[in-house]
Amino acid sequence: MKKAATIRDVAARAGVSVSVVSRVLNDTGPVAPAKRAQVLEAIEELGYRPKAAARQLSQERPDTIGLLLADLANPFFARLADRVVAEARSRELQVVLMTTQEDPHLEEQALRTLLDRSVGGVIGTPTGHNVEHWEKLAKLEMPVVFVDRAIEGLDQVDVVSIENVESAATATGHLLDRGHRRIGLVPGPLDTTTGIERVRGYERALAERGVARDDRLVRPVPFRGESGADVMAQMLALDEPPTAVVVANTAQVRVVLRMLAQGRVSIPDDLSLVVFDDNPWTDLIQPPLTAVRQPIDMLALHSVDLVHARMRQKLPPSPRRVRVAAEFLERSSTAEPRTG
Amino acid sequence: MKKAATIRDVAARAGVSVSVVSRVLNDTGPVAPAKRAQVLEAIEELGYRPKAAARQLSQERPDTIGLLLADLANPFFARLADRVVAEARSRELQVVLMTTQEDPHLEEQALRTLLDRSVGGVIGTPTGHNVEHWEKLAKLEMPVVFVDRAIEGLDQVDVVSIENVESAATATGHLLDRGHRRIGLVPGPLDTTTGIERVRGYERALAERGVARDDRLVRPVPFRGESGADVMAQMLALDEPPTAVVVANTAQVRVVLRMLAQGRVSIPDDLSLVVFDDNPWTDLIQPPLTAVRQPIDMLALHSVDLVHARMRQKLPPSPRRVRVAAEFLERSSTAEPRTG
DNA sequence: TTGTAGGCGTTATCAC
DNA sequence: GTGATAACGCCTACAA
Repeated sequence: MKKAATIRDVAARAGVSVSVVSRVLNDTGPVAPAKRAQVLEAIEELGYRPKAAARQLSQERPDTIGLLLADLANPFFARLADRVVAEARSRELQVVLMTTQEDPHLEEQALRTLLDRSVGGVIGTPTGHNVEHWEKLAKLEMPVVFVDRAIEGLDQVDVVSIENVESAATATGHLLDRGHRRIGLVPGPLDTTTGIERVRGYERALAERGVARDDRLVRPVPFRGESGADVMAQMLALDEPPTAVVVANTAQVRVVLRMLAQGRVSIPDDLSLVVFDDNPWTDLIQPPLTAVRQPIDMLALHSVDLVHARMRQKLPPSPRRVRVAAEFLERSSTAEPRTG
Repeated sequence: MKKAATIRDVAARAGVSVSVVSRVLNDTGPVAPAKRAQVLEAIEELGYRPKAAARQLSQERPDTIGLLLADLANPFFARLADRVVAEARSRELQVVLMTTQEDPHLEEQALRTLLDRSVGGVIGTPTGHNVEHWEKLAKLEMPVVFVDRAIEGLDQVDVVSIENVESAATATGHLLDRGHRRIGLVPGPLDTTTGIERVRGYERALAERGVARDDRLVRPVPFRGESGADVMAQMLALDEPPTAVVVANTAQVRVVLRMLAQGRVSIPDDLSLVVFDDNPWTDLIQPPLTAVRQPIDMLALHSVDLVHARMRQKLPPSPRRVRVAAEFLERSSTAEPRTG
């Protein structure tokens, strides 16, 4: 009951050669029905399972993808992982999971590991650093798909994300249409396309309505830490504080909410709020939050589709950019600004 | 720029034999300082990375663990995954992630895959079914660690969990001490030790205070679906409805809250509430919830420690049961029962 | 201290 | 249809 059976054991048991066994296993050539039956039986009796490592060694690409996410404590990435795993399974792909914790150093470590070709492709949310390492991966002909965010200027990889510009414009426009003129924006860091594009959408909405942009109201903050609270406090302390804020950094939503609660800022009376990403609890709190919902299953579906296709070289080499629409959910955290 | 360098390329480049390269790589034998330097240089220049599959094939155990969780959409498991990945990295272990979605069939599929020995050990939250498959894994000498929950009667595997009996007793006792006498309990399914033990703790607390148990107030529900809402409704519709409820099924907390909100049940005025697991949003809602906080990092730490030690056969064969204490957090969802 | 050679478990290529 | 046999890339006796 110690060492597992090998293909040779099966062959011996079934009275055939290893090639026959291999053929019934992979359906890769003709086998006499009778022998096939014997082989199948032997496999069953021995509880034989082909060893993944051996298969990889002789074959082409591993049937495994690397999933390099920022941080599973963020429900957005957690749900993304959940869907990626599900999509991968339906394609008989394994998923090895790694996290960067938004730390470039950890990301580098992970990328280095990925270089050992234990995976046939990678889906990741880059920190925005380590550009050379990502490039090296791509150069090695390792399929790479960025999901949710990308690195500006790194063009040889596929990207799957929501329509960030559109979504931010919609969110901002919603507030403008309700009469807000001073609108704060708290995006993620600008190392990453997500932050950049959401700022762009915000600016577009302002421009379309002829509202001037005030630099003090656009405050990018890192994903990690609590600085979302600080910048909120700073904005609210301005001579002319914003009457509405778009929190376009999913990792900072909780921090911001907590700060507002502590500061006894009433929503939407004192401040209207739109947040990016619709968490499972977004409708449990008071008031339920107006949110941009990212279609996580679509993001997962396209990401896995892309790596999978590339792993089987089913795609022309030119990089793909898939953008899916996000949904704007109006709930109760936005209202007209208080007059006076 | 196509095919990656092999150990032989490095050897050639450095003017040494493969064994020397292997030795500097794994620090498994003596190497002349001069040659070592040449090898290192060659590795650098060629961007050489040993291929994981080949290494596994010749060596014994893969440096990879399987993590088979219920469902990453549940923040508890998501955070658990996050910590497991972190602990694994610090031990240079890879993590392949799979989910059961609480579906025995998916679990079986995953277990079957695990049988291909692509992993050296498994950490999992079993659905409660597929006992034979889990046993088969263990028989194959694959280290298996159940985390959070276990299967009663399956004794050859390690288990890491919180003190479920204690925690449930504390939660129930807290309510009893505040004067509640009719206390509802909504545990998970009884296929799993988590459900069983929490019921036991609940009963113990009642017994200690000489309060009779009412079967109608103990309503196990599956992790999936929305039945938590139904049983809540049923309990509240009793002639003598409970004045307090312990939701000991992390997956049903949200469902229950939503139902109570819709039913305009005021907490804690109409009903006191204690929930299992302290989610990141537990203190954002109104009122902040009294909760049993599971020390997720400890669960992760011990789980990874155990598989890792077993993979290196550092442990006597007898199964380990690690239980860590959970923390009871009193917040504002519990009060004395309304008199009259 | 170093190099040679055999083995790990599959798949794939060919003769038969 | 079938069965040897050579890869695949690395590790590790064992010999030098």
